[in-house]
Amino acid sequence: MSNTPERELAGVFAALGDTTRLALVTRLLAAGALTATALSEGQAITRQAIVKHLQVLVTARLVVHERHGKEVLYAVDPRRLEEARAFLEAIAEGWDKALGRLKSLVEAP
Amino acid sequence: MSNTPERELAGVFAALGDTTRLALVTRLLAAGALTATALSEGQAITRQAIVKHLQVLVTARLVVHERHGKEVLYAVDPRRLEEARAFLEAIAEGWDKALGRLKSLVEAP
DNA sequence: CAGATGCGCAACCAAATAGTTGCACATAAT
DNA sequence: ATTATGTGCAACTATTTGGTTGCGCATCTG
Repeated sequence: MSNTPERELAGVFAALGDTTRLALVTRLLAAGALTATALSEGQAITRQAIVKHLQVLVTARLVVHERHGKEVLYAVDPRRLEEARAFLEAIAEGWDKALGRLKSLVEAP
Repeated sequence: MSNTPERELAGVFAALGDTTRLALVTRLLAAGALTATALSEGQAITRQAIVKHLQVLVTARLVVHERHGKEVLYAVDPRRLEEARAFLEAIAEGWDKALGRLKSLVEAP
């Protein structure tokens, strides 16, 4: 229950489980490396809030940050995303059975 | 930013973003429909805690519950899982580009 | 050098989460 | 009818989370 892979995986999902963070990840994937200030530009929330979200993503190792002169650039590390995808892929084999059970919930064991 | 699909997707990820809930989902996928009492048996936390987690999963529509006599059975609805998988699959096309940018973060724009 | 720009830290706040305990109610089983 | 089992509801607590504001420090740019 304290198995590290499970815990880490849950961490990745938790990091993705917020609309702001999900948007940040997709934006960073599309546009490449950006600074927190650039990411907060034209956004409803503060730069500080964005920074906090980015820190959450960094802690989950979904995002990498690197200082470059005056600025700090954030970029997505796709390997964690791949892990999440692989997990869903792995448990996908039980899905058809689960779908069958959905309808036959009526016939109790 | 209030786009419902994004919000719903984040809800699915958030529901998976907890070790207890992730374990519940995998257990339910493997074993089929189970009651909250059965799920809490031999577990460290209370049945009530399990019920709360199941309610979170139900709210995210990852799990379906149906009363059957005295018991209430919970089962995974794999369609939400499939949506999450499809999302990761969809943004996966940007991953190789992102991987390239990881190393070349040194050369700032 | 002086000013503008970007970042980091800290205090603070409201709301949500994860968990507990206690008890009442409904449905089976004897 | 009585007991046992499974569920539901409520109150309460501690921690986390998402967000704010304010300010100081570092780093470019004119």
